[in-house]
Amino acid sequence: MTEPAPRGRAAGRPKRPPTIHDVAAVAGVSRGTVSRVLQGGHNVSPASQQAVEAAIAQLGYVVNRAARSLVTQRSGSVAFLLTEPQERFFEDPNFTTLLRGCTAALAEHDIPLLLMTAGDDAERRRVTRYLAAGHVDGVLLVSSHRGNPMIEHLREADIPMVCCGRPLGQRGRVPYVAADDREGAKDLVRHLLESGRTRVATIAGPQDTPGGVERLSGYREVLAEYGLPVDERLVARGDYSRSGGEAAMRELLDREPGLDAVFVASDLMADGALSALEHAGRRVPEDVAVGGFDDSPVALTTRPPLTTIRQPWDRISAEMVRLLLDRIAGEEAPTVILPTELVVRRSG
Amino acid sequence: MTEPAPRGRAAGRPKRPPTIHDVAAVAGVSRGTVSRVLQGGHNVSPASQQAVEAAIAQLGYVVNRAARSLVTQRSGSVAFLLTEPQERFFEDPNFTTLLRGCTAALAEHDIPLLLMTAGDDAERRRVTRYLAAGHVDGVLLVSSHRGNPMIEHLREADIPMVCCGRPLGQRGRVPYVAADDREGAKDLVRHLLESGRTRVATIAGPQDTPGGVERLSGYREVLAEYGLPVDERLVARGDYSRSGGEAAMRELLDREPGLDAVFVASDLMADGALSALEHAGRRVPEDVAVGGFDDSPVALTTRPPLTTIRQPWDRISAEMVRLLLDRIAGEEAPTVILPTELVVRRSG
DNA sequence: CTGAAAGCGCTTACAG
DNA sequence: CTGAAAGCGCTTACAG
Repeated sequence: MTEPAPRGRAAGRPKRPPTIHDVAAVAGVSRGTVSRVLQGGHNVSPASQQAVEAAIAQLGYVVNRAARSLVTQRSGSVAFLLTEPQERFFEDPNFTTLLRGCTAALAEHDIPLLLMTAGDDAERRRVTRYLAAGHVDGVLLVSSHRGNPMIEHLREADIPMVCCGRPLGQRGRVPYVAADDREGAKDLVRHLLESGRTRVATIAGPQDTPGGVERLSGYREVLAEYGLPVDERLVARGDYSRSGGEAAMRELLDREPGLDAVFVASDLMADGALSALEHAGRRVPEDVAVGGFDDSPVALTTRPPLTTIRQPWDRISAEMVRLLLDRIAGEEAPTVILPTELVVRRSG
Repeated sequence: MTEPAPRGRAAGRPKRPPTIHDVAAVAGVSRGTVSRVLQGGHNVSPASQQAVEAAIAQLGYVVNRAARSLVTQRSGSVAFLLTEPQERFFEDPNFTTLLRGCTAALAEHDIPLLLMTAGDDAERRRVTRYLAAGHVDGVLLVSSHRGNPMIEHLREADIPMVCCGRPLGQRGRVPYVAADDREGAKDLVRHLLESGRTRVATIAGPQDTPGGVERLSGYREVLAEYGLPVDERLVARGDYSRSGGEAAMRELLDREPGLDAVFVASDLMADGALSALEHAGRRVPEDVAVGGFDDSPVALTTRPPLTTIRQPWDRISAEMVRLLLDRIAGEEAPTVILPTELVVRRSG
């Protein structure tokens, strides 16, 4: 810096930031050369490269993205699209983690994240129109319910996308990143059986979500693995909410008072199940062992703390971003299934 | 629609969306006239207006924002800037509500929200550079700690901003929207006193946050109002976390075993306080009445459920967006303090 | 009320 | 390796 740059627009009229033209003048080259340096410095002599870099630093030049977008036909931004109804997002801390992870991973590439929601038909139309107009280069889609219509809309508009969790009820293939729900469930149920439990029940999640489906199927696989019959009276369903878990637990105790363990498909539901067990006078883990899923913050504050399955949210967000950028670059993106981790605490 | 538009880029080469040029051709007017219609239809004959609107509908035209930005020198987008460390955001469901509310309020104006985080110095530099380059028209700033450096950076760059919560330790005036923390605290403490409690303690929040400061000062005001001396042994401090609340409650019981009520500056801390009270063998509310603040989801799941103060998060986000858009339009924005609401449950 | 034209700040063949 | 020039899709005085 040769002189301190004047700050702000205190003088009254807005001060325009320096352009590629100013940089070219200071560096003593053409604007084309400046642009080439910006693009990575191919076909630029070391001397020009240095001069341009010095001028950029001196002027505090930052590229004008609107101008760049206009010619490249790329927006340089990505949307994080939420298609869940408000309450679900609200209750689930995982989404927050995911959102932050994606923001951070994109920031490393200097790509801003646009947060968009599409909870009802009107929103879906508006968002589809916006996205189809090319205002973003790709979409990170959070949806966990069967037959999400946004997926089809995005596909029709030919917008690169990556989903979080396996999309259910879609015709074509959609790249996605997910935790290994089935193996996670298997690990937990195995843990319950290995610790001596013999009547292991389960509270499954909604069967129009991949977690609901996969975790239940993991439960069944392990029982088969151990040569145990699957008793449908030991299978209840909840809606991932605390109260849903409580109701399901009551139902299970009603149907099968002799159960000595329960695998619950989410920590929140497990928290509800603990309430039901307490009201029924069962001690945890002495009388009934309880296992959850998610390793969400609530797992630490229940009494006793929950044995559960940790989902690798940090890696999920990083992989989603990686896949999406690959898709945007025109590559085929694979499906990525990330391993989970059993976390043993006092509940089972 | 006269004929079905071909969907997607299945043909191999990307299909460019229609431009203002196409609309002008179909409508039989000049591009200038199309643009005028887009700007609100001033100085346009009804006939031209209709022709253009029909052409827009027929072609499915959507404005190219990059091109518009380039000439207007406006980005048409707004940043939601988070300066809290990860854990805090993670623990606080209010932020999620706020984020959704802002997204929705901006969507009504067709303004996308960019989510940005600035947790450390490196991030702050990057974000400041990005924002100073004019990539957004304004900033919604979430910060609740004294002396947040981003505020000064944004002011230097002369970027319109509105804060959530009163910024502490800033030199100049910054427009902000906040809940009426002090009045909320007063309502709750009054409720405790009116129900017959005589030794009312408090667990305050961090004193480098506006909520920490205001809620404590509300507590003190009410005691004075009732002619009660403020006994500093009845004042403890926590860090808004559950464990912090638990520790503070233990401390209070230690110092003043005869207390019969406690106003806790957040529901999360109140949850911790309930644990400490239970361990100490005190019944709630029989022996000790407990009041929280926030009316967060946890307030419903504690035992007993928490009497607390509801913050108007929906209105906070709507007001923040309104103020910011006013600021962007060049108007002076006021400070807005929104009323809270006492929610009486079983804890006190 | 309307059209022709300049210009916003970049990127990218093209010619050298 | 480099510069001159076209062009991305819009908005906005300007002249009529």
